[in-house]
Amino acid sequence: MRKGEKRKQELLQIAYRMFITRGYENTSVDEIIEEAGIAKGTYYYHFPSKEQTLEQVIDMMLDAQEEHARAVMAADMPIPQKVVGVIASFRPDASETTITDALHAPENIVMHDKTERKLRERIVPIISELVEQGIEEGIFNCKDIPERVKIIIILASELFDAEGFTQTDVKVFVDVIESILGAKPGTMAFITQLIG
Amino acid sequence: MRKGEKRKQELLQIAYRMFITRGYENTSVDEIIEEAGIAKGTYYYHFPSKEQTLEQVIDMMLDAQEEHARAVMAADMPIPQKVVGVIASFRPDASETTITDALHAPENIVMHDKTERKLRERIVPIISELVEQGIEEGIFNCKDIPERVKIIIILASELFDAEGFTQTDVKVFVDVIESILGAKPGTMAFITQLIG
Amino acid sequence: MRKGEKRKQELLQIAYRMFITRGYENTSVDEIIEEAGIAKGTYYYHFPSKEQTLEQVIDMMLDAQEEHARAVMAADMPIPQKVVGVIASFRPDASETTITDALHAPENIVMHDKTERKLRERIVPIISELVEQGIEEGIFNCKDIPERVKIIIILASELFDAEGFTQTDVKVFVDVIESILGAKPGTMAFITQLIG
Amino acid sequence: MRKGEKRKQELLQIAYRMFITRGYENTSVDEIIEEAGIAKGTYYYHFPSKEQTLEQVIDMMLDAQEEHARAVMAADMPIPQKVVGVIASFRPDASETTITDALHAPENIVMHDKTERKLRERIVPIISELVEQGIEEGIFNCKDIPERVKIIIILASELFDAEGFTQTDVKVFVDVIESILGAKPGTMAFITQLIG
DNA sequence: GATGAATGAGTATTCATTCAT
DNA sequence: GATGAATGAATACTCATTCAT
Repeated sequence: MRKGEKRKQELLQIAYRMFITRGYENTSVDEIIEEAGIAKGTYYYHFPSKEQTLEQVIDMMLDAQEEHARAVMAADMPIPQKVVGVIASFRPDASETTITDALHAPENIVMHDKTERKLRERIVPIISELVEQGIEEGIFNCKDIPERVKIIIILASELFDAEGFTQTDVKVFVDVIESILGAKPGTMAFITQLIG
Repeated sequence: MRKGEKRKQELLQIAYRMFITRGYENTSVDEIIEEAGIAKGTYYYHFPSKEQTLEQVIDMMLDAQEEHARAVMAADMPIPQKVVGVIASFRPDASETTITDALHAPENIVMHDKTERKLRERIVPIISELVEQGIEEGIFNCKDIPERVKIIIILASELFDAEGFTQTDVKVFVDVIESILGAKPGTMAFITQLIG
Repeated sequence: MRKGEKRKQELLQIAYRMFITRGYENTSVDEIIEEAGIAKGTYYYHFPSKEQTLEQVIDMMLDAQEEHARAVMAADMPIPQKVVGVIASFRPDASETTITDALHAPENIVMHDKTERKLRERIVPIISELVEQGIEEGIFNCKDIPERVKIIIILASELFDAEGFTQTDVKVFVDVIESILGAKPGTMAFITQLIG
Repeated sequence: MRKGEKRKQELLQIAYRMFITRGYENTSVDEIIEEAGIAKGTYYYHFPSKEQTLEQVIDMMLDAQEEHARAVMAADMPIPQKVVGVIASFRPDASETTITDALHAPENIVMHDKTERKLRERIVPIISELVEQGIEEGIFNCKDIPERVKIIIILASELFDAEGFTQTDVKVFVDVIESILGAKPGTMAFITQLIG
C-alpha cells in the first residue's frame, strides 16, 4: 500500500512535468514510461487511462495550490493583498515561467482548458470569502460577490497569459478591479509593482 | 480558376461545418473528402495541410462576421447598441445555438482557441473606434480604450459560453461594462433584455 | 486443504459462469478475480494458467452432467427414452437457454469446441451400452454401435444449436435416427413432442 | 482500378495462406503486411479491418470452390458420384492435407466455424438439386430433401476431420447416407474406395 | 485540375504471468 | 495460503501526407 502509493505519486509528478512541458496530447504513454523507467503494464496498473492520468495530475496540482492559498489566507496581511496573493497562489510562480508559458502554449490548450475550469470552481469561494471580509472592514463595497469574483478570475487568467501584456494592460486591470469590488482608487495599486 | 475557386469555397464550407460539428481534431481528412465527394489528391491540391484548412476556415468565418459588423456600424443606432451589436456579430446567432455549443464543447478547444485569438485582433479596433465616438458624444468617458475594449471582449466570450450563466451574471456584467467604459448607470441595461 | 478446495470450487463456478456468459477469450483473469474478490496471486495459486482453468471448468461441468446421465440410466424407463434422456443430460436444460445460446454464440467457439470433443468421448460409451441393451431387447437392430452413436451425437449437437431449427428438421432427425439404429418407424417419435 | 484490384487479390491470397497455416487469431496484421511487403496503411487502405479480411478470404475461397462444384455438376457422371464430387469440391484436396488439418486444428476454430456456416448455405441448394434429379431417375427416394442434405453435409464435415477416422466410420457413413437418401444398398459404396 | 494507391510513424490499451513479501 | 505490484510482448487501428499517372 505504502509502496504502491509512493510510486504513483512519483508517476504523477513525472506526468505533470511532461504534460506541462510538451503538452498533454504531445506526450505519449510510451514517453512517460520511458522517462519513469517503468513498464507499460505498471503504468496501466496505476492509471486506468491516459485521460484519467491528466485528471489526477490536475487535481494534484490544484491541491498543492489550494494548500498554498490557505496559507496566504491565514497570514497577517491586508485583505487586498490577500486577494491578490490567493489568486497568485493558483498561478505558477514567476520562477516557473516555463510552466506559465507552457500552460498557455498552443499545444497545451487541452490541459489549460481543463485546469482553468476546475481552478475556477475552487478559487471562487475562497476569494469570495475574502471579499466579504473586505466589505465588513469597509475596504470593498459591492453585491453579487461570487459573480464579480468570477469576472476577476477570468480577467487575471486570460489577460496575463504568455502572449505578453503591457503596462497599460496592468493599469487598466487595476482600475477595473477596483471598480468591480467597489474599492477606493489606489486600493489595488500595489499590483502594478507586483506584476509590472 | 473560377471553377477551382468555387470548388474551394464549397470545400471550406464543408470543412467549416464538420470542424464545428465534430471538432477539428475529430474530423479526419478522409471524412472531409468523403463528405465532399472528392479524392484525397484533390483535397491536397486545394490545401497544403489540414491545419491550413482550419486557418482558412476561420478566416472565412471571420470575414463573414466582420462584414456583418460593418453593417451594424453603418446602421442608424445609438452607440451603445452598436457596441453590443458588433460584439454579437462575432458570436454565432442565437439561431445557430448548435454552433455556439459546439465551439465551447470540450472536443473543440483547438478551434475555439484559434478563433478567439484571431477574433480579438479584428474586433478590438472596430469597437475601439465606436467607443471613441461614444466619448465624443459624451456617452462614455475613459482612457486606454483598446485595453478596456479587450477586457470587455474577454468577458463577453468567457462569461457566456455553453456552460450556462445566470441572470446575476448578466446583471453584474452590465454593471462592470458601464464602469469600464465610464458610462452612466443604465446605459447598457438594454443588454439584459437581449441576453436574459 | 479443505478450505482451499472449497475456495477452488467457488472459483470454478465463477469462472464457469463468466466463460459461458461472455466467452472464454473475452473473460480476462482480471475480471475473474474481481468477480471472485480475490487477488491475482491467489488465482495463480489455484490454477497454473487460464487455459487450465478452462479445462477444469469443462471437466467439472461434464462431471455434473455425467452424474445426471447415470441417474437417467438407472431410472425405470424404456430404452429409447433413456437414450434421449442421456443425450439431453449433456445438453444444458431448456431452463438454462441462456447457456445453450451462449455456448453456440460466436464468441464462444473456443469453449464450445473443447466441450464438444470431451463430451463425445464420455457420452459415446454410455449410449453405446444402452443401444446394446436395446438390441438385446429387440428394439434396435444394428452393428458398429459406437460409430453409429457418434453420428447421432454429432447430429444432435450440430443440428439443434442456437441458430434455430424447423419442425421438419426434427422430423427428419427422428427418421434418420431410427434408420441408423435399425428401429421400427415411430420408435423415436416421442422426440418430436420433447423438442418440437 | 486494375492495379488496385490486383494488389488486393494478392493480399487476399497471402492472408488466406496465413490464416489457414497459423490460424486467424494467431496471425497479426503486422505479420501479414511483412509477408506481403507492404505498409500498414496499404493494408488498411484495402481492408477496413482484420475481421473483414477474414470474411473476404472465406468468400474468395468459397467462390473458387463453388466454381469447381459447378464443373462437377456439368460433368458426365452418375448422380451419386456427382453428389460426392460436389461435397468434395468444398473440402480441400487430399493434396492440400495441410489445409484440412489446419482448418480443424484447435487454433483455427474461428475460421473453421465461419467457413462451415457459410459453406452450408451455399452447398445445400446445389446438392439438393442433384438429389432431386436422382429421385427423378429412381436412384434416390426421399422427402424433405434440404433437411436431409444438411444432415449429410454436417456428417461429412464433422466426421472426417483431422482427428482421424476409421474404416468402420466410413462404412457406417455410407450406410447412413444411403438410408437418408433412400438409395439401394451399395449405391454409395464407391465412397469407401475414395476415402478409405 | 484531379485521382487514388501507397506510406509508415504513431497511439492507447490489453493481458496472462511472475514473484518478493 | 494469500497478496498485489510489476512486467513487457502483443495488437489493431489512425491519419496526414506524397506522388506517379
